[in-house]
Amino acid sequence: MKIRKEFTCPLEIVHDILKGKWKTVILWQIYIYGKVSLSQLEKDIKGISQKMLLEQLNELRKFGLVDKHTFEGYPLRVEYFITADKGKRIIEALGIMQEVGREYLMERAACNLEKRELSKEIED
Amino acid sequence: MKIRKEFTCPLEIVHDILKGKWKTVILWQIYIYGKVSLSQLEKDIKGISQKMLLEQLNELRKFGLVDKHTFEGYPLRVEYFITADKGKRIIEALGIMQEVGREYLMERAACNLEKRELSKEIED
DNA sequence: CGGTATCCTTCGCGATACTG
DNA sequence: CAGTATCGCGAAGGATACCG
Repeated sequence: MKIRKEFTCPLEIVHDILKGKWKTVILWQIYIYGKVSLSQLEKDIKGISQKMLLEQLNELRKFGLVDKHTFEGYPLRVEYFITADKGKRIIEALGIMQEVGREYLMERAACNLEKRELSKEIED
Repeated sequence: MKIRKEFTCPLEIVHDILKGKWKTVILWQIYIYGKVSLSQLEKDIKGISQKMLLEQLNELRKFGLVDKHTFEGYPLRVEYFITADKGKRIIEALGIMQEVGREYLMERAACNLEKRELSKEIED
């Protein structure tokens, strides 16, 4: 994961942390559950591999956006959760993105022309 | 620019649009100015090339987050601006990221230990 | 000043196999 | 169930040159 060393505004630090393909979805799914196991996240997040999931979770923990509880004994059990301070703030931003994303989908559903255009954009 | 076709939640659409290295900074800088020329953005955004700037601006326009006015005659002049609908919504989310980024920097400044740790993270 | 085209490198991430 | 290691490809993005 690469974070630029020279930046124009502080938001770039946060963006460099979140810019990968999976971190935002992972954060959002953990937020929805409150507390959630690794295997549950793997089931819910379409297309993710266990390796990517774990890798991204560790980076999110490193930056203090996510933490986990590990329970002793077998079967093994962990619970991932959003941190109260940094994590929750980011969730606010993701909430807005979620809403804007919803609107995109509504427009696609409402208008086939736009749907075709978005498809074209996705192809590009 | 690749946008995944299967997604878990709508926020992923927005994230796939913004995930590149430059779009969030570009949006924020345009927002700060209100209206701004290409050359001004190129001056302000540290490390960006004209090619990348233009490429990203065009994608942002395609998705309706940014638009531009082109003025006739010489010298050539354009003004880029955030769209009133979709663009402004995204700016809200970026505003939160900007604040969280600020806090990161404050903590770094306040505590050398954390500063060293963030540097280590940046190296990774 | 604003914009396009080409070439080349790097690193994100997917596939796969293995461990406690 | 939870977690680690390796390897290869393709897309993102940097450098550079050129046009209206």
